[in-house]
Amino acid sequence: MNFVEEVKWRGMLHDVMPGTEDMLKEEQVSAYVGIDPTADSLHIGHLVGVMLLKHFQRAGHKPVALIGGATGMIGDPSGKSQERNLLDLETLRYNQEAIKKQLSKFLDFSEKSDNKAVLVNNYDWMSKFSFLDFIRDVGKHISVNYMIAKDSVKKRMKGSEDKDAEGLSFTEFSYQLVQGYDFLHLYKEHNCKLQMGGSDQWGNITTGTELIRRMLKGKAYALTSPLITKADGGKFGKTETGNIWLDPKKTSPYEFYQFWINTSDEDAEKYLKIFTVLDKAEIENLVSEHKEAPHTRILQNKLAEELTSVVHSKDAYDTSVVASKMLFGKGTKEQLETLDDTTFNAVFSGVPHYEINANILKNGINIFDLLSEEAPVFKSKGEIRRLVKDNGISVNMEKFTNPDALINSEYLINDKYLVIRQGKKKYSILFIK
RNA sequence: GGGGGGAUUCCAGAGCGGCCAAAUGGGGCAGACUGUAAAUCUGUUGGUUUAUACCUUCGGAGGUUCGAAUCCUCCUCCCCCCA
Repeated sequence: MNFVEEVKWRGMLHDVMPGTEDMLKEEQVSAYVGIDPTADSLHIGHLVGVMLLKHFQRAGHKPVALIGGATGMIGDPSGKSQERNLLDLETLRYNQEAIKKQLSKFLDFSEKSDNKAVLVNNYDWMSKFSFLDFIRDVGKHISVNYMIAKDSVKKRMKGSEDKDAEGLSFTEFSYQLVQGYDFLHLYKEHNCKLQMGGSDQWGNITTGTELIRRMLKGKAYALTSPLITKADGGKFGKTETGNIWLDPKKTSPYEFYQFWINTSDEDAEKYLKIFTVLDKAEIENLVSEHKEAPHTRILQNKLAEELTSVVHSKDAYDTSVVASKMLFGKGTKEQLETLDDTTFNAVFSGVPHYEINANILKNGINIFDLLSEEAPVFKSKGEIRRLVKDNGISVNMEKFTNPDALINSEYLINDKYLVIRQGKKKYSILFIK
């Protein structure tokens, strides 16, 4: 498999240094992608880089995932990073392990593979480097003129066309040099000749190739991916509730599945190419099938299936499908009553829970008091009134249309809870205590 | 240093003594149509046990008035022009 070709047709190629393709044909090398260990989980924004490594490994080369323990402390001036917090070592190691576990779902780290994936942390070599040694051995080789010519730096300089530019600290300025040194280190230690990343990383990567050329007379390469966009201009990977994480504790498999199911038609094909390993013919097939019968949403279903299965499990995927059918098909009260615990949790884990006193249901309670005072699902009674009038509230999957009706114990599902739905997608659960 | 303009509900932006909880647009929410999409259309968008009612809101503090987002005084912040 030709790695560059592969990445190109998948729409994951923004820029590549001339000669990269030929170099990869000649020998088995390593390539790396940097990941900030700011949390103990990856989110789907990291997935492009991970998939680059995945295809790299599929092409017979060795992928290296670099945890930016050191660089993460400095803060990349590309984009509008703010001041970073220094991670303590314990957290850093913890995050590193958690991230490795997630990466292993995509990459093969097993010893027996002759191109096994490797995880490294630049903290391990940078922390021992003294300032004096660094500026003497590394800084000497790169001129300030070269460094300030980078877009990421130029944009931050006072007097640039960007009037909000606030200048940048020496710390941030030196970021590219530290990242450049990472590349040099991996070049020496792991025969790493290629660094990959988002298109905003181009400047930082080329500082690395430059450093390698000057210090080692070596030749190293760069390859970047376009930043993922959505057809409607929104930011990819974010929902109202925040990031979509790979960690099931942060984003439930059900929510994860739902995220992909909700992809728009315009984006689905693009995402299928980027985030799955399906080959070209297979994807083209799906696209034409989808065009035949758009309402079946083959692309979205496939996307959700592939991603949920890889990141979570086949079981988690199956459960999510059942849960979705239940919530978005014509779910009924009877179906709710027959939900088993696993499915129940899958469906409602990401949903707000409220506790209410069992007594208040004994004599029945009107919906306004119940949903604003007993369980603050809504912020005012007026809002509830409006929604009821507009047919916007369902109790236990049944439209609640009569504002005078009282809710009593008979409404409880399995004597334990009530399911409140606002509109089509927003659920709340009221448990009795 | 001198002169001028402005601060309005989530945002933009009307209103310039009572008919203002405040036009209009955007956004949000809901409904219809659908494919848990897009587009479109409709309703709704401060609070209060259902309201031709009351309460809280128009940068802050006072004042004038039967009555102020609207007039006056002081303060705070923003913008523009001249030096």
